Amino acid sequence: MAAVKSQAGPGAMQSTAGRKKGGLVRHCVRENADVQKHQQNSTLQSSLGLGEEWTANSEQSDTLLFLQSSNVSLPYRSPESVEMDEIMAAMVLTSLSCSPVIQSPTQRDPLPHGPLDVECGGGELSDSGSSGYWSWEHGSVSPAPSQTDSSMGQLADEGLHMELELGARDELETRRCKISSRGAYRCLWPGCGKVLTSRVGMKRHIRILHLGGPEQSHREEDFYYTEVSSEEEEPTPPSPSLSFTSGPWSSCSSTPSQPTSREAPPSSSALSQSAPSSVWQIHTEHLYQVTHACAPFEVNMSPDSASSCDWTSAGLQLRPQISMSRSRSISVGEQWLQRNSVPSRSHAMSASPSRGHCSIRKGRGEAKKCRKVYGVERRDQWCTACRWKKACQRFPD
DNA sequence: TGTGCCGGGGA
DNA sequence: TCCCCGGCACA
Repeated sequence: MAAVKSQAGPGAMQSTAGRKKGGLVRHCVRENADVQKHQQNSTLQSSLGLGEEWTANSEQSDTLLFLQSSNVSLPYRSPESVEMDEIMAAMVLTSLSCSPVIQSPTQRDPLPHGPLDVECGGGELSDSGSSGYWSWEHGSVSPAPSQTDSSMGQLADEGLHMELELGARDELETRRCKISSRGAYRCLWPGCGKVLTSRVGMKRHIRILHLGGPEQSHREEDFYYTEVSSEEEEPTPPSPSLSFTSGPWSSCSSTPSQPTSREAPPSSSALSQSAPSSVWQIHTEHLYQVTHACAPFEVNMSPDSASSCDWTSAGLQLRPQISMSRSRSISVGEQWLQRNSVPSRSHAMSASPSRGHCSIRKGRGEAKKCRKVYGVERRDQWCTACRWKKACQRFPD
């Protein structure tokens, strides 16, 4: 914590970058070494070692002193080689621009051997490995720039997450290192979108530019960047952070969408989207109302007609209306239809109540009756039934 | 509107 | 029971 503050001072940008770069390598290596140590020895000792290192780092403001102090914390490394490496790293990186983007592998090539047989876990710092620490491209960059990162990120990490399992963290860091070796990091800060090739650089960028300065590191920056790699979309350790980062932004971006569906249903689009169901509902309601309110429509209202929108009745015109007034309007319309289209029948029904209950008048046959055959003038020639206005017996159907 | 026919009513 | 007719349904 304190180390982060002291290192990230206003004038310590470049040196900090250098430290980070160099440190990232060593971080991974050392950390893996620590893992092995944990496996071999006790975890307690390792933790104590880290704590000592951080304490020392926190008290150092000079890069060299920092590196030296860092060396102290690496009992398993050859102090000379480590010192040389870090000094060189500090020099190279100090000479470089602040922007990690500029850091091209060619600049690290001068030290490119040791493709790191010393994988993150392999690690014990062989001499060749010391030069390999700076190999950025070589696959096992995992041991790469994390020395300082360890002193910074790890400081914060350990400071905040002492209780985290070391193994899990190692895995995460390893994956980060691997990713950082190939991909880029894009700042997710609203309106920024800056892309850096270094995770450390990105973190620093976020911390300084967005989080209000180095004082607010606390690994918050992890939440504000994401890897942009050509090959992977590997869910980085910050998968939670990614989800979190995507949260605010996605919430911002999705704000128009979700509310659109949630808050703006009355909009035309929402209405149109919901039109089918509404139409169906209207149909259903209309059918229900027709079924219950108007018998004449019931005959015509088949589901097919409803689905095909073959609405010829006044009810169709009432569809767009609101449901509350809809039923009422439909009933009114159908009442109107009843009044206008079925008056005679209703009148007939009411006029002859006695006949309605049992008489099923058969359809009029095609056969001519006495009336037609003989005509009204010759009524005397009709059959008795015809004369009596009964069913014709002479020309029955 | 014309026709067929049912049902009611009167003689 | 016969006859007549009002009235409705249907084309």
